Amino acid sequence: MKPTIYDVAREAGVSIATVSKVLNNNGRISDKTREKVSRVMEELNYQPSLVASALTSRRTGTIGLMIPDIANPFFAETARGIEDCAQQQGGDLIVCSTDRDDEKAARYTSLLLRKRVDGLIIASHTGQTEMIRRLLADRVPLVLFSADIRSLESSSVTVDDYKGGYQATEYLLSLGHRRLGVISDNLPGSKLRVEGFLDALKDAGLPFDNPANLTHTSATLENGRKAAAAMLGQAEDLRPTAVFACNDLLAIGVLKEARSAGLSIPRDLSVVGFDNTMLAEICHPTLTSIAQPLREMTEQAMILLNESIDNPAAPRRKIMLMPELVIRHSTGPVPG
Amino acid sequence: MKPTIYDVAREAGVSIATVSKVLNNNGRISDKTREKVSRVMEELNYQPSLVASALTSRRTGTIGLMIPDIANPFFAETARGIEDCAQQQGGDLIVCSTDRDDEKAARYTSLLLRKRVDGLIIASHTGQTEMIRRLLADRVPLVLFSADIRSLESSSVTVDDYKGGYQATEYLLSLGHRRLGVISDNLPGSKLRVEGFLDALKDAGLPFDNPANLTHTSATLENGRKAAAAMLGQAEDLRPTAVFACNDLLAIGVLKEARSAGLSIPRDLSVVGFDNTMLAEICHPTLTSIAQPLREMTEQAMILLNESIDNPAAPRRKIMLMPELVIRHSTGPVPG
DNA sequence: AAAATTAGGTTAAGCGCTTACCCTTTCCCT
DNA sequence: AGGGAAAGGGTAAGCGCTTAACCTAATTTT
Repeated sequence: MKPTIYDVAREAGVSIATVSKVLNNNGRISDKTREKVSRVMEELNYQPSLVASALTSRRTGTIGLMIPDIANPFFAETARGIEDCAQQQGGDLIVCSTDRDDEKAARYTSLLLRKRVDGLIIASHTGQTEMIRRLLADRVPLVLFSADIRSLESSSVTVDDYKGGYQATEYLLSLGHRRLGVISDNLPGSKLRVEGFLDALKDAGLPFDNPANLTHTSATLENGRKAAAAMLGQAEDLRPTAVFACNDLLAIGVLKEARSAGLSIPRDLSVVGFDNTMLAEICHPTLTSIAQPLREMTEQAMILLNESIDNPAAPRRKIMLMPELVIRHSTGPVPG
Repeated sequence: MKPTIYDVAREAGVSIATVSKVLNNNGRISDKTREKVSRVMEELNYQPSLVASALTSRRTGTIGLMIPDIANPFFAETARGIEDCAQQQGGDLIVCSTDRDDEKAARYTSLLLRKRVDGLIIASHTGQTEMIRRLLADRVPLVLFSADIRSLESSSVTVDDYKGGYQATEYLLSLGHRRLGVISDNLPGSKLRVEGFLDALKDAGLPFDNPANLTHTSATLENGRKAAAAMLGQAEDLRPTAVFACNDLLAIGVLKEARSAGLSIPRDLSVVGFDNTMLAEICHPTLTSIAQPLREMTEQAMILLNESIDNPAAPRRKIMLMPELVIRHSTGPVPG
């Protein structure tokens, strides 16, 4: 059997309280005793049970991360950021891929609560508003990530999606484009991104009068292709010369479709993505994209989460960071 | 406070043992009592503490996954596979990105052991042979994933790396290529992949006489570019017409470098990757790659791990699955 | 030199479950 | 009708820690 605190205590000739104190480095212990106990711990290769300690201290040191899919690079990068923060404070991370399935999300949430995780980070929640409301009512430490729910008094860390959409569009307009297309996915932030897109056009005095140039779909390469195929299949004077996609995967789908339609990028078509995942560097041409300051976001999320953990009754805060346009090779001046 | 099993018992007018029994659906309980208790649990919104239950039952229901980096698509996809298996059996997953840093790996391992995870899956360990040996000696349930340590009697699930390298090379030879390059990364399996590469050449009666065409580096896009730059910078009659890279990221680096050197792919240069991650579909041209049957591998890993968890003294098993060549658009007949 | 601190521990009561074992009833057989 | 088995549930002892409260001896204070 694994040695327990009792074994250490007996071997060192002290009480378990003393052992506990050297373990947690609190209480008053003489150097002599401390060393003695430490030595015994070494000798026995003692690994204190964090589950026992969690039972008494009410801290598990693990946090739960709910995301749509860890295999999606944006969320993988998010997870990495959170993991690093957690690790820095001696904790760890349980990853839960919900596939944007409410039932699965509910099952995972329940599991995490029963495991008594210290807190939850919920990235790109989708339709679990009611569940999240209940969690908040129960004072569960939690922060929404990358997508807020305005109606809820929840902590959250987001990028200014509206601004991102606006920025992307402004940039395309500055390149001379006048007929723009936009492809939205069904993640919460995208609605705002599209609003930013539309407002940028409006502010430039341009009408958005071709509904075929606005597509709503879910974030896969294939859907990006399909959406692009539909837009690019229009008559020459209708089809967009630039497309803003609400995430990189969709944008890359557009790249692919455009190429197989014989278009050259960025000569014939400009494309802007969103998220600035590693994929933007992988594809060809490399993708101009709106970056979320992911590292900063995960750090802030962890800070907010810690606040709630330390004081579940503390007021929740919302943090919104600025997106940044990263220009690569998928955008250029309007043709002709 | 959260309700405990005592609250439920009191409210239902039974003993905590009875509550525990309906919770775990064992023991003999009349339908009437069971329903009564269940109703009370509902009313109180009772969430049984898995940490308390873990303390007595010695099962946490969580497993630890050690990988170099969750932000790397191959490992993200691996994690997703394992997560699904865990979830299916009602458990979950703690993800640990080690950055291939031995000390970090050691810290994480210790943390996982103290958290009393049920078992470990170690993907692409790097240089922690001694640590793993100790874990095995301690009967820690564990399976090595994607890279085995032959000298250790450990369970493992791998792809036949040698075969994969051989297959990739055979294919390139069949396209008429005679001057081949190979770029290896420093993950454990790659050594075997290179061996397969060299043996395929040997078996075809071709010498591998230009050491400049074998590069050893770590797996990043940039390193792929650099390696390619060096190889392609050679005199026309020396430089390879086809390159086998030991992972997709390196391969894509080659693609990029070749393009900026003015080469057209696959007309002037063929490239084969390894792992068949989603990146192979993202890049352009799409990448021919050796696929690891990831889904099957994660399932097998979970089966082996469960075996060890159920019986830590059970003999460990090694499973090796076959890789598969997935042909896309980065490979073609030898030029000229 | 007596009183008050302080240093260095110990005691013991939980934390919220599981489970072996025991105790009543009730049922069934012969 | 009497005895054994089965059904239904309770008792209590842990699991391996943390921590408030307490105790004793040594040190300081005045």
